Amino acid sequence: MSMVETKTRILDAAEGLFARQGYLGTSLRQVTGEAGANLAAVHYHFGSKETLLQSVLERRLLPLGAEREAELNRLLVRMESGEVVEVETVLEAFIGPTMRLCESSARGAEFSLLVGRILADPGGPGQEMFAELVGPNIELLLRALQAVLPDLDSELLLWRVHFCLGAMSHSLCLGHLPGFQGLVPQSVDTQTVLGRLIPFLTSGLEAP
Amino acid sequence: MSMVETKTRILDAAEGLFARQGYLGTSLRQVTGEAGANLAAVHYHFGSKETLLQSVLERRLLPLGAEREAELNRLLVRMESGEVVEVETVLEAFIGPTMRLCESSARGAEFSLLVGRILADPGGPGQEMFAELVGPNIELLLRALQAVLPDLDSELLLWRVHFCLGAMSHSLCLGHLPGFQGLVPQSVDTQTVLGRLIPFLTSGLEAP
DNA sequence: GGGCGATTAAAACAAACGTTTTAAAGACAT
DNA sequence: ATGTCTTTAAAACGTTTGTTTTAATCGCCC
Repeated sequence: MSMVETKTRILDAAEGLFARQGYLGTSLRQVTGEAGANLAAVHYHFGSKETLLQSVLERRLLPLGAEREAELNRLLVRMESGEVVEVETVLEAFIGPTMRLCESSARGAEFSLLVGRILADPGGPGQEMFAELVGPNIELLLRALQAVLPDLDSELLLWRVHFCLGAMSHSLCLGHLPGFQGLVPQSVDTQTVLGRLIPFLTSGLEAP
Repeated sequence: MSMVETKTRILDAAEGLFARQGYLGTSLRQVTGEAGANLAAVHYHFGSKETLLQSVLERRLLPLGAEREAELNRLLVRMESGEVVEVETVLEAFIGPTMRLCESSARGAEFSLLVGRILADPGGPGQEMFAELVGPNIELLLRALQAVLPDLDSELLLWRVHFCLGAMSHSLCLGHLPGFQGLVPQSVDTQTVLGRLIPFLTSGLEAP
């Protein structure tokens, strides 16, 4: 029996393969091959391919979401007691946990690619799961930003938050875009991404 | 024989299905079913599924790319003769053709969803095709923006252009994100998108 | 009408897929 | 050692897939 449990090995393999190849582009035989597990083990531990995807997403997004929620709630509390909070502080609270995940391991960075895939796959198996897991975070972000930018129309704010999500999601995929040879920045470590993304988004959100 | 050629019917069907379900999520039998054509007709006219995707992309991106090139080149000429051009004018030259495509038909709008999918699918069959077709446009955009923002570090500009691409791509998918009930803006007509996206991106690009 | 190339139709092929079935092995407690 | 539950293994199942094969139909020209 390996040090790492079969279940975890399957999750790790699935996460990586779903991220690199997409959900439909990944067969369970590929997952089990990489995990050194048996096909029936997937069904024993997870029941179905789709439930495996759910588990892959929850494993990352539940703790990430909790972290974001905690950070954003702290900011809301501070604002309620009269403290002035900057847009970029709110953005960091939302984006920071994702960046730290990317930084913590290559696997974490790969997960962001899976998120990008899911965002671009309406009607696909991951999107409703994702919306359910991340929706509350987005709502909290909207509330926090609205508090910081009280004069900004709420519909426009919603639009701008989506622009932010798009920019963020795409930038986290940049390290994985070999098709864009020569049109991809050299350095794609997460600190660099954050250092460039936040000012861009801050200015965008504060635009007249 | 129908008014519309078999080949075109297949292209139309494939475009819509690839956009709505993804390349891998769409079988050729689905395509032929919607096109009212026979399976062998796909191979007769296109050779393979992957070549069909290539044709779907070229059908839209070649004219779109030519239009963008013409508009961006006109701007470059004007700048070379000393005229002052704004960031937002350059952005409109790049984004405008896409928006007009979306506006021209529901099918055009759906195509943008296919683009979003491709951007999020590194290593997938569409991305290299896309990069080849759109890469030159992006290079031209970079040149035009660099001319307008001469003090902006070129690496940072490249990053910001990618943020723009991400924001644009995601926003064009918004009409297709049923999973985000309640977190999607009500009105998603292209004029609205453009009216909100351009100021956001302009400010982001001009950020300190 | 016949000939020829273009185009479509339908069946077949080989492989791949997620799920199911059956049984064996492993782990733990008595 | 035995019993029981958990976990893994391997084969099988039924369906789907892109591609190929064979033949018929269509369209055009002489």
